[in-house]
Amino acid sequence: MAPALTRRAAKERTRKRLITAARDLILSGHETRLAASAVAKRARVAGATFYEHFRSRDDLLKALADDLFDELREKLAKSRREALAAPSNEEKLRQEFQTPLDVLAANPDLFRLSLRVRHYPASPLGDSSRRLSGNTRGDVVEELVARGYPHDSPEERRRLEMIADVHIAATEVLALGYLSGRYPDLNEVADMLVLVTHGTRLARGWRG
Amino acid sequence: MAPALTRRAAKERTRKRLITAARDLILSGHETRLAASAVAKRARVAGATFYEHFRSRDDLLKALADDLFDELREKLAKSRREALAAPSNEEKLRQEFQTPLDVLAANPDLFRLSLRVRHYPASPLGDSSRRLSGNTRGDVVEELVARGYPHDSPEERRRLEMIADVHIAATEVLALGYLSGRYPDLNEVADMLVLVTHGTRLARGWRG
DNA sequence: AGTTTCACCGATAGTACTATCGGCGAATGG
DNA sequence: CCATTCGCCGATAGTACTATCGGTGAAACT
Repeated sequence: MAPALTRRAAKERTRKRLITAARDLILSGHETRLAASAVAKRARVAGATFYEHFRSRDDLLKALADDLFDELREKLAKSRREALAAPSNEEKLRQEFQTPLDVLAANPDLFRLSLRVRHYPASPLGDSSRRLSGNTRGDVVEELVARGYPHDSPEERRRLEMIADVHIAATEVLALGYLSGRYPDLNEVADMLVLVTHGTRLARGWRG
Repeated sequence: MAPALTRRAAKERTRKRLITAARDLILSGHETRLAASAVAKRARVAGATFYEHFRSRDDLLKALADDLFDELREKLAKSRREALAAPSNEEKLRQEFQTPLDVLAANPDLFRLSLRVRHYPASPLGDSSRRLSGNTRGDVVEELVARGYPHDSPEERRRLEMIADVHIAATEVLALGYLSGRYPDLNEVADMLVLVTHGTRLARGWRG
């Protein structure tokens, strides 16, 4: 008789169960350490089974971190592509803030996790979150270049990074304020972010 | 014969040794958990002695967190008072960014710690760091009010908080970029932050 | 059918840490 | 000078977790 599940499929299924369990635990925000035993328990497998799928706790964390932050980066990138579809330039600028804001607001657990682990030293989660930050900065710099900001000299490129950092930090802090209930209106938040660009774009005139 | 050290003084000295040891460990950035046993070891006292001075690990963390972040807040507040001494209004604005930047740059370990623990859930360090953030926001809002920003309606006060959040987040992210070597010139950073205010101050004209 | 493979499991050795207990000896106080 | 207090300590019970080992039964292979 044919088996209900091939070994390969069953193992894949268990692995997914473990990753999903880990994901749920870490996104809940209560777990700081994410113990292998807790993951196994939640996935309803024995502790030893965990080590059939991952060499160590850190091995799972690495897989999980890539999983989570690649997902967030993909969502943010998609939202930016959508923003480019806006008709006018002014509207495009606004959408370039509005759509990432929507993504962060729609994924509060993931967003909060990325903030929480960003400064973890020597942790797969920290590494992955910092990689996401670096990538995002690069993406925003590209937007600035597309909007006509000068990027020929190293000084100019450094300034673009500064501007991108400011825009991202402002977006994140206001998104967090929205999630915590302090700023109830995302449109107002987007308006504020557009104003920030009215300041930072004055740096286009700098010499040096 | 008179003792070399009274009991009271000796105990106080041991307590300070423990706090200093904890401080060194947590500021080094390598310790995530700050084990009571590690603190005792570094202070060169027995593990049991730790509990003569603190009821639990969290009790020490609480004392330590207040200690550390009160210190940082005091330094930031002092720097802002100095900034107010600048002659012209334009210079004053710049100094209100320059002096906090100097403080963060001069205390990289403390600054990095405050970022690292800011989003820790249910931890004395996290609580204290968030309290520092809230206080700083309030301080910056006061500066904005002093600079003539409207603050009569709840909407206006909410906008002041948004602006303060943006200014603080921008300051922090660029200070971090300075510390990581990405932005080598603190003056350039301060110039960028002044530009940010040229954007955010446009919100003074908002109605609602 | 008989043999091999392997996904899973229970049990457990090993590690790290928290917090407590009983006792020692020096400071304290009559 | 004697009794008491208390700051410190070594030892250790208790807890939580990591990772491994040998065994079991069903799938895979021949």
